[in-house]
Amino acid sequence: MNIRTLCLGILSVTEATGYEIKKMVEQGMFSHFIDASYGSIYPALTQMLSEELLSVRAEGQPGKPDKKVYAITSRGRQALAEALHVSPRPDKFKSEFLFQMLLMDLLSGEQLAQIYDARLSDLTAELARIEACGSADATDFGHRFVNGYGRAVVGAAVRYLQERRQELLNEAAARTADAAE
Amino acid sequence: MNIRTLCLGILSVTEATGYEIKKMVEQGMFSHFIDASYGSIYPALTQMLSEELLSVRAEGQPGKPDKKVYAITSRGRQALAEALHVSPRPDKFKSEFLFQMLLMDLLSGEQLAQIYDARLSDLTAELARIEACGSADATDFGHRFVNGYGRAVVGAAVRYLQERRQELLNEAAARTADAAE
DNA sequence: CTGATATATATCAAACTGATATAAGACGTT
DNA sequence: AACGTCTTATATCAGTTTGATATATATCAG
Repeated sequence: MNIRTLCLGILSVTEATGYEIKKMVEQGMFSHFIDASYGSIYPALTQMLSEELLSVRAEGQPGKPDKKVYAITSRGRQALAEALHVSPRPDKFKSEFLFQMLLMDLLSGEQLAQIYDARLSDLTAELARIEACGSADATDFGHRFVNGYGRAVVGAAVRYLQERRQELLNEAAARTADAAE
Repeated sequence: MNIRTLCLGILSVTEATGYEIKKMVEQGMFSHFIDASYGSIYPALTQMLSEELLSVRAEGQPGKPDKKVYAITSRGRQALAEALHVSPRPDKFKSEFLFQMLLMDLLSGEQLAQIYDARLSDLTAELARIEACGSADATDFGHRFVNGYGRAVVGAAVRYLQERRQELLNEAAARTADAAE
């Protein structure tokens, strides 16, 4: 699945500008499992417009430059359906945090604690965001399902980090003491 | 964190060829939270060799082409320590599966079931691999920590998918029935 | 003895990121 | 009222990374 399909998918739910799509994938609903930059969104929209998978409505705002609101066309819906036929690629999880944890021997105790707590606070914030956007509108089944998945997985990560915090910091302290001997 | 740091980190644990590094990030220990392709690994190794962060030992195998076994140098260890000073970037999770679940209205019941079960079986297999590699050597604390994280998170995902399977397929069937009316 | 799979290095077009440029309104603050 | 910063909005681009492919040898199953 590429950025094109991603944009089609979002625009199948609601019309939006490139800027709004970017906001959705970095703050909204989609932010927890989708990524896309301006550098990929804008070219994709322009391209799909020329292929008539999308239409634009230039919303003129006095003084400001025009806002280009994109909407999916029937040909776009067809293309989306086709793209959704193919099996999704396996999920991808990238964690520099876990990599550093694996190499924790190379970190000082303070560094370790700082990194750990930063990650824990990030995850807690993410869980809160997921829970907030879940209670807001629980109408759509797909929405509820994805929201529940997020709660389950991120919740498990938060709990794990909370439970292990003391043990980890003790271990790091013990290691420092060993090194001092 | 870039591919260079990743290679340094792996080589700080054990010397390896580019091919072996690739295997580790796609099958071994690191596979669950790291990604790297040949197209990034080989150039990184060559580059770091020229900067003397690494050394090579050409292991001549009669008949076969030489095997280039890379090892980290003391300058490499320094560079790694510096790279590990900076805070890790936030974890990234990409899921085409969840995206499709969000748009499940556009999928047929069979497609949905097929995608769902494929994902569930992938996740189950991943959990099994994590559990297998955890019991093997539980010496290093960092290793145990990361392994436990994997169990917690992937385990939560597997349980969620298993619990919701029937409900989801019922919902899809109900939706199809509605459409038929 | 044929096809599939594994070891091993390498390259490259295409895709994508992350940063930056541009421009205008809003909003706070000193 | 001037200043900085933030938000909205579009756009570009160097640099990184992916995913696929080429090359060559060895091994193993049927």
